[in-house]
Amino acid sequence: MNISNAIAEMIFQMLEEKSEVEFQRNLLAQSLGCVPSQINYVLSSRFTPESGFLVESRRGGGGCIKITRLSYNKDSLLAQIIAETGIAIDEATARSYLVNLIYHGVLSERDAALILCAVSDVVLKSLPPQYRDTTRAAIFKAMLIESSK
Amino acid sequence: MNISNAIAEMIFQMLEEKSEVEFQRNLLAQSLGCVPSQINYVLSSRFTPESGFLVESRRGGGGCIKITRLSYNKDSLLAQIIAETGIAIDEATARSYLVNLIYHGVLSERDAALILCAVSDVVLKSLPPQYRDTTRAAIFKAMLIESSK
DNA sequence: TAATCAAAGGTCAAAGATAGTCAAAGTCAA
DNA sequence: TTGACTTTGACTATCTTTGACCTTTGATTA
Repeated sequence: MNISNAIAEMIFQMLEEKSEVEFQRNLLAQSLGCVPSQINYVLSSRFTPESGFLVESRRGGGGCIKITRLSYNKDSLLAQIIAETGIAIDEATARSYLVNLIYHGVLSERDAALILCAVSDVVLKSLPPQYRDTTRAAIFKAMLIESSK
Repeated sequence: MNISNAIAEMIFQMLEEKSEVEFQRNLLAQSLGCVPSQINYVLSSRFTPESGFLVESRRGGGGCIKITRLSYNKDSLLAQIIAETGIAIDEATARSYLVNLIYHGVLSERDAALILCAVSDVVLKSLPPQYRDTTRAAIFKAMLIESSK
């Protein structure tokens, strides 16, 4: 396993207990044996708004990073995601939304897996690039609507 | 015996014990004395959806290839339909396959509804005609495989 | 108070680590 | 001889790791 996954794992674990955690970037980096900026890489690649996290920070003496697991109203979350998807979406973003929907109990893992499967790059790679993200968005939205019926 | 068969053999053996194996492409290639891309050749020629396997991968540091042996039987209805779908399928045909699968208890109505939604003309109509049926086939097969997991 | 300093965290681009693609060349059996 | 299958490697795509340099903040000092 790579270090980034380990970092993410550790943060997820901290978030299991409380929906809000705070830590110092340098200390966490040191305890995990990586450079501090790798923490930022992990945050920006895995703790995005799309997956339901809010990341805040303070610099300077006593600075820290605070991560909050956002809670949503089930009904509005779906509507919000459909609205935000717009006419195009990439796989990574769709995947983040799905994880978020599972976490909030809006989608079962099975439904999410089926949806992910239909919007995955692997499946859409035969399309010319200019059609991929728009087709993905169309499928994604249609399936989300269907799944909420 | 040629190298490709040896590679396939090795992977089959790993899959005897568990229905899911993960390995690094470069390491496997090295241990078998072939170039890495030959692993891809073997995967695409022998571990296809039609023969009941699902292949996933991650690039970058800590990257790997994961192969899942699917639980459906080689001469099951699902396998037949996946094989018959080929590289293109129209909506009407996909729909009738789905009805058939529901009838035989292979798919739940819900799964079928989700699949139909992803392969419907309404969703794919924004694509130039020449891409519709091929994209539909790719999505259709992938979702059928996923639904049988 | 204003200037300075140290202690955080942030940004970004280069290098590293994997895997994927594709086309050319090789092999072999019908 | 031809066509299907195999082997190879150059090039590409994606994700991760690292480090140099930048910005912000609070405390201290002139």
